[in-house]
Parts: sequence; C-alpha cells; structure tokens
Amino acid sequence: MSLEVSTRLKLVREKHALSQRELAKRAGVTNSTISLIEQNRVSPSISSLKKVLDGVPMSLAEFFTFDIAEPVRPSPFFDKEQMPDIGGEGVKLFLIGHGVQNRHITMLREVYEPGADTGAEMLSHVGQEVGTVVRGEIELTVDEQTRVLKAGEGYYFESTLPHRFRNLGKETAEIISASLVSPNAPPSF
Amino acid sequence: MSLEVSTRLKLVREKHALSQRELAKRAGVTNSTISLIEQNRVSPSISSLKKVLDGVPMSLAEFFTFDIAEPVRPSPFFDKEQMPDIGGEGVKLFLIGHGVQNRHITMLREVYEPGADTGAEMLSHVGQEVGTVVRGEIELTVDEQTRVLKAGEGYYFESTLPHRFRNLGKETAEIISASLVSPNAPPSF
DNA sequence: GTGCAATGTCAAACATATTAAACACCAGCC
DNA sequence: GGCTGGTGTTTAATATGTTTGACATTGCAC
Repeated sequence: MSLEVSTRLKLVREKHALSQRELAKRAGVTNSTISLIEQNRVSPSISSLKKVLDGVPMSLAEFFTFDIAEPVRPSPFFDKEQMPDIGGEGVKLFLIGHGVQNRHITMLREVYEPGADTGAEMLSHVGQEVGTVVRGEIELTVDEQTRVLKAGEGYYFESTLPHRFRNLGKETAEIISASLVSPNAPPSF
Repeated sequence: MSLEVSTRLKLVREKHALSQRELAKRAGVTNSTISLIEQNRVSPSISSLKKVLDGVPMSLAEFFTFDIAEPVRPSPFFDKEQMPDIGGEGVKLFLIGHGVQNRHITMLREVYEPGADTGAEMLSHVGQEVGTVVRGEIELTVDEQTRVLKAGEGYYFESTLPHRFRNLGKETAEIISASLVSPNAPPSF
C-alpha cells in the first residue's frame, strides 16, 4: 500500500465532490470520524471504514487497490486501419490499442486462413491468455488437451502451457484474444 | 467483498499453517486479538489488521481482493452455453472463462440490443479496459470523448474514467472486451 | 456591515477494540 | 492417574476509536 488510509479517503471523497459532512451523512457516521481519519489521527475500524466507503460507494478492495490517476490519453478509440498487422504466415494479428502507453492488456484480433498453424510454441512468457472465436472454427491445443472451438466458444489458460492454434476448416477463422503483459517487459511489437 | 474479515483472516492464517498465537507473535499483537477477530466479535482497526497481516505477510489490498480458491478446472475450453449471462437490461454479458481460478483477465462477449444503454456509470473499478466491435455499431463515450465504433474498430481506456456504451443503430451490436481484475494483487499462495 | 449556511477542526463523554491473565480442552507421554 | 505443551476462548482492565456538541473560518446573500 503506497498511500495512507487518510490520503486515500480524502482523494476518494474529493473525487466525488463530497464534503466531510455529506459523506458522513450518507455513510451513517459523524463528520468528526471522517475528519479524524483524514488527519490520520485515528486508524478506523474496518466496520467504520466500510460504512464510510459504502457512502461513496466503494468496496474495501477497491479502496486499497486503486492507484493514483494516470496521465490523460489523447484518444481511447482505435480505427481498424490503425491496427498494425503483426502476424506471420497464414495468420494475421491485429493489435487493439496500438500506441497505448502503460498497456497491461494485449488484445488481438487474430485471423487464421484455412490451413494456418501457429506451430507448437513452447511456454515463453508468464501470464494468462483468454479468447473467444467470433468466426469460423479453430483447433486449439493446450498442453495435452485438444479441441475444436466454434464461434461463441472460448478458452482460458496459463501462458506458460505450450499451446497451438490451427485452422483445419475451409473457412477463415477469427478470434479475439487478450493476454496480460508482464509489467516491465519491453514492448514486443 | 463477499467474505467477512473474520473468515478471510482465518483462511489466510490456516493457509499458512499458523496458530493464533504464532501469528500473534509475528504480528506483535496478542492471541486474543486474533481470536476475537476470527469470531467476528470485533471489527479490528485498520492499523491492527495491518499489523496482523504484516505477520503473514500480506498487504491490505491483497487481503481484500483475494478470492476463494475454486475447484480446479480441468479444461481450458469453454462452451458457448457455459458462459453465464450476467448482464442487465438490453445488454447481455457472457463471461469467457467462467470458473477459472486465479483469473486475472475478465473477457466478456457483450451483446447490445438496439437502444441498449449502459448509462453513464461513474469511475468505480481500477484497471484498464480494451475491446473491439465484432458486429454492428456501438457508441462509446469515455470521459468527454464520444465516438461510434464499427466492426473491427476498438478502444482502450482506464477503467477509472466514466464510460458509457449505447447502441444507437437498428442492428444488434456485439463487442468482445477484456479488463484486468486486480492489477497488483499477486497470488500469495 | 449583519446574517446565515456551509466548511473543517477540536475536547470531553461514550463506545469499542486490545491487552493481560486466566480458563477449558485435547493429545501425547511418563 | 498426573503432567506437559499445544490449541482456541473468555473476562476485566486498559487503550483506542467514535460521537456529541461545541468552536473558528469561509463564502454568499441581503
């Protein structure tokens, strides 16, 4: 926890443009309680902190995990043509959110021509991968398990497991995938 | 927070095979404190709960975010019908990877009927959100910026920014989205 | 200027959490 | 049987958090 409870509470409260008394009223505590907490003169009990946060509302989990506001991003929208093709043979990968700084999630639109095969890549990166088929059918092998996924079906596995995608059908297959980017790894695209 | 503080603490303590007295000793509190907390007969102060967790060690953020371990999922594959509808009015959300333990990414297939509107939700959760439209068109507003996204286009923004999805067209719209569940909480056991 | 409503702070009374020291229980062992 | 060392629980005293009711300050209206 990088921030004090006092600081966090004040940030939250001001973010919602509430006075100590307003928040106190919603939370069912007195303004003094909030004043003292924000001055770090007391360490509130869980029950009272929860009451206070219920007035926002915000969960204890959110309260302790939220981070300071990030720098503003110019535009959150991304055109189709803005997505660079970064794939290989028979496979086209389009990155959604190209140029985003501090990206944590890599979402890809993956297009597999008939016969396309990623090959059995071995583990590599730590993390998790999730995805769903939006068009066509794709055979997915994870570790020792293999299955053909149709549109609407999905997968979720640890990236450390060896995995392989193959389009065995005659139709182009398309899936949307998302994976975690390790915090400090250099941009791989 | 689905679990009581009392339950969470007991789980954490037993996971680490510590007795109340052992943990108390490491944490610099008395065994009574821990006993009473676990019986839910007191609501500990943040400071004392922090002291207790330091004896594990575990951060407050982890403490409030960790999930109950679910039974291990044998298969990484997910059927279409396995995805539970967890959405609201006019909007259907299908979770991909239902039942995955230690999930870090939440991928959703979001189906918006014509006229569907998520409403202008304010900030709430920490994290990042990315997505792409696979069918139809959807109007997305992030903070102060608004745009209609067509199939193939995407978005990427911080979850703390207020955002709203609306289907203004006559066709059903569908997007695949992914968001981080808890950015910093590492699996501690 | 006065009045008024809002803000955040403070001190003493009160409520609650924490401690210290006991308690009861159980398992193993002599 | 009695002892020992471990467990979690309870109780009275103490420490800490919370409320009550005040205070000082600010900004706005009259």
